[in-house]
Amino acid sequence: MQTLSKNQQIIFDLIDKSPEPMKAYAILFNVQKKGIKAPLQVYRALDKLVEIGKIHKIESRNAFIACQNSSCQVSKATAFSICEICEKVTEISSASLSKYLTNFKDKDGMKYSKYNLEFFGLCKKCR
Amino acid sequence: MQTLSKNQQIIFDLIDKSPEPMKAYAILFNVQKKGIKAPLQVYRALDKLVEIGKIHKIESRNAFIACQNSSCQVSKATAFSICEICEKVTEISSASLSKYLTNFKDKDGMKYSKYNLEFFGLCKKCR
DNA sequence: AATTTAAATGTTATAATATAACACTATGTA
DNA sequence: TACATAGTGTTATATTATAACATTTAAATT
Ligand SMILES: [Zn+2]
Ligand SMILES: [Zn+2]
Ligand SMILES: [Zn+2]
Ligand SMILES: [Zn+2]
Repeated sequence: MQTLSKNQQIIFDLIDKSPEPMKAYAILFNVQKKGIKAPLQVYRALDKLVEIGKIHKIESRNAFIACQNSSCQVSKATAFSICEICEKVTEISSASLSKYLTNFKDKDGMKYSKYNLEFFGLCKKCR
Repeated sequence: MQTLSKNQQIIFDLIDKSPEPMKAYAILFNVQKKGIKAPLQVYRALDKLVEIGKIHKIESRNAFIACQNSSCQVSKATAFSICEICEKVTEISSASLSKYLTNFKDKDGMKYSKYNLEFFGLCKKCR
């Protein structure tokens, strides 16, 4: 449990209470009243928060979401479900999935140190 | 087997013969001598090529790679290995992996219509 | 406590990635 | 031919992300 710096805490709190993934410039807009004025201040905090696993980047959306999986200390194995209509994103926490992927070896016997998986479909509400 | 338009064919050929994923503006630079002058011309061709599964986007790299998997007509189930040192990208073609992921259901019983998986590690050469 | 080191901050400028809007052209099909 | 659909060309602009540099804060080491 790492203690966050001022900017990191402000930005984490915002993302954490957002019901949906947030984009960097939406974050910037929201924290300007707290004195964070420049994109770089946002991106630096985001980089650190991703590094320590407090948030994850949804690559297909260029957006950031708080880790919903308390056991996910380091972001080396991430999986998300994304609704293609309402854009709701949920972090998937499935022991069997993570076991399967963590142990996955390709034809060369290459073992990977990290993965990111994004599933797309329609959420309950949108079906 | 869809026939490609002029711009689509030019851009596909370039990506297909590239040993590594290509970024949109690198593509633009390379096809300017063939009369494709604007980013939008590139992005439109890329969109179509992705849609029909001739190429895939490597989301974590904002780069495009030709489909290396002849059976992958429609890009609904993609998996890649990415070397974090040399940035070599390989499309993974594993029947068991695709079976596992295609049948994966989350806790809500939600079934997905599409997924993208990116593995990170070190390739043979870089270890 | 003083020194040193690493991490974080503030700021300006700019690079890289991607789309909007509109006019026009080619192609297929009824 | 008339109509619909897909593709093109062009200019402008939006969005996402990093470079470079000066300064400050926090943490570790002596
Ligand atoms: Zn997580
Ligand atoms: Zn939905
Ligand atoms: Zn493929
Ligand atoms: Zn490598």
